[in-house]
Amino acid sequence: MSKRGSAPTLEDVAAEAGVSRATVSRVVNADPRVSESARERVLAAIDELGYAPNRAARSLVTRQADSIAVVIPETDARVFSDPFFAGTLHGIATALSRTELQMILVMGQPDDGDGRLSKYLRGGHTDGAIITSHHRRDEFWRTAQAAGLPVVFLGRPFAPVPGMPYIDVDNAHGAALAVRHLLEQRRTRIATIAGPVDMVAGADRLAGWRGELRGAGLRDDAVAHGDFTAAGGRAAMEALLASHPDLDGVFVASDVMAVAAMEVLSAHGRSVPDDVSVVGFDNIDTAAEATPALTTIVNPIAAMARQAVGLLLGLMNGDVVPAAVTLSTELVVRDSSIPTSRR
Amino acid sequence: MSKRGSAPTLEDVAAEAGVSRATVSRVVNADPRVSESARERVLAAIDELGYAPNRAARSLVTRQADSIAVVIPETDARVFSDPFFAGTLHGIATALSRTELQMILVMGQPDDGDGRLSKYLRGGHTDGAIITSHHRRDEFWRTAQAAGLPVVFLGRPFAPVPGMPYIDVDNAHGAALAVRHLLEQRRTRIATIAGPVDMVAGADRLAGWRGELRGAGLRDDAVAHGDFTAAGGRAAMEALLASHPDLDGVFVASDVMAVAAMEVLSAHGRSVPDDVSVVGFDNIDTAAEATPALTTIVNPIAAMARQAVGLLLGLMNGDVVPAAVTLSTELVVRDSSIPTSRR
DNA sequence: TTGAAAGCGCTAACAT
DNA sequence: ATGTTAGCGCTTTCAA
Repeated sequence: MSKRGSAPTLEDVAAEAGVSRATVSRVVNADPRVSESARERVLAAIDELGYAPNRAARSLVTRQADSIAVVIPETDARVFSDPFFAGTLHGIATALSRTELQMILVMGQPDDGDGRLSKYLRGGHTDGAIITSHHRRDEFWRTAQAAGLPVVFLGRPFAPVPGMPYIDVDNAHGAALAVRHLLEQRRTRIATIAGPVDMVAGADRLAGWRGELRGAGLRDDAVAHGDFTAAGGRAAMEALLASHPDLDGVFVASDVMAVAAMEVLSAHGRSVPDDVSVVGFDNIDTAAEATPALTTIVNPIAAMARQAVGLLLGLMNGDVVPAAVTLSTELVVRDSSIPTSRR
Repeated sequence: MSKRGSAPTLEDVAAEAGVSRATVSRVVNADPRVSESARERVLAAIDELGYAPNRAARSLVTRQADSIAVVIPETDARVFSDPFFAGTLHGIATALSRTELQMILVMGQPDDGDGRLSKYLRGGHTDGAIITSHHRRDEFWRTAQAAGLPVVFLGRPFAPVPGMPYIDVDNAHGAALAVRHLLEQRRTRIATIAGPVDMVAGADRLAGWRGELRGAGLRDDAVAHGDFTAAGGRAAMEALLASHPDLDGVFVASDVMAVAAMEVLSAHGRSVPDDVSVVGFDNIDTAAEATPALTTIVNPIAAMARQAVGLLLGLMNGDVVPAAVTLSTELVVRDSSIPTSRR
């Protein structure tokens, strides 16, 4: 019988099984140094009492939180509406489900080392962190570093931090693939809706677009920036249409923005793909369902998430892990890029 | 100076400030019974040492986890792709951001009282729980009840549990509004794509549809069930078209399914809204952006989430809280329901 | 293989 | 106003 009201403790189990607390602890933690008979009695007692270890007490002594933080320095509104984050979180959650680790979502604006976020990272609530959607000015990784917290970047940081590996996708190459495809469609005035300049993915995709265009001897001045949201994509497309009305192809740095851009093009009487070929980036679910179906670059989000978890676990385990892992992209051709005359 | 390696503790701060641990604790917890001079010295020491309280130690003694669980008995794939959950989580996160509470997302298949989920609820990791997407067979609330954990249902449970309040939206009334609107468009063969029968929201919306149709003296046999996913909506629409080819109106129990259903209708050469009027439910962002724009019932998800957090906080605080809160719905008329001839 | 005992960092009586 | 002290439930030496 446990003390009335409160949850059963190790002590209760020990009493019920007629052994010491230490033995119960060993059974719970799968320590082999326990006799078969003792183990059986303890297991029976645990079952009988419905015992569940108190994590706080365990954490206090082991100095482990059994959880990792997923840091996303964006507003929760953004996180919960962007399919990119959905994919990332899904991937991480899936990879984590094989472990005993809890995933703790930490959103919100980054700070200068002393806000909520940094406080949290310092509080010892987690055993590691995956930092994603990293912006140039974000520096809370310093907090993590100072606290000795294992960290993995999901998406290459601006300046790699020694000891903090990153997983990235070959953004520049993906963008180049997109442009090459556009060139193959005989497009000669190719614009881009780039991502934010303060994010590596945005900068890399822009660089890839630029490199490929220059290589083909074409102008690379038709650039508008969006913030990876639909509204941002719409605004950027409007700006592009105003500044470069002769465009016949657009590489958009994210599918969310690309779908929005296609709507703007239609609204302006430009047929996609007959007047303008559009290629997105990410290959989110809605890309295939858009009208017209969106040609895009596959961003292996799930694989990245899995890799990130793998690296973090390695880091937490003291293993030697690679400083960087880069995944490749590929082109998926759908209707939005191929003029009907060329089918 | 703190002990080498480890994070500074209360003890370190106390030594640095020249006071006792208790005084530091009082400062940290904003206890007024501290002299101004002591407070200042402690604050300086905290700043100097970069002290952050160890949550595990605190939890151990206060028996509070400073976090609440958001239980969603669906696969993480589903949770992270359905805008309904996005809205819910966003609402909860927003409401929680005013507090010191952490939100812990607990997903995965429900169990019969002894799986991962129940273990977690019993482990004392949280001070309360919001259970959403409740299915008929889910019974882990029993675990919570046995553990004395405050629980709020986001969405009415099949059988209300005394002491566990619920927030719900008037689903039946919303469905009735939808049907009434369809009747006003002179639709006489009105079908429905209902939600899963094992979820209250599904059952209530079906009942609302049925009641209104019968009231109008129309047949209520054109029913297909979907699981609130796009794929489910597509399949249900196909089934409906096969079994009731004469339908001229459809009330779909969720926008995600409604958008999918409209695609199927188009693919079958049925014009929406000229041949068939469609009304959805939820009013997610994409409803307004669909082609045609989807007429739907506003589901006040954010308000529900806010209410749920409010009730849970009240419960955790020992306040007397209402056993149920029901929010009302309203109709938003867009293009999908009104034949062009009637504009 | 098992148990006794110390202690993780903190809060909360209780004493002063 | 401040300090002293006793645990919270667990893991982990150290002895036996």
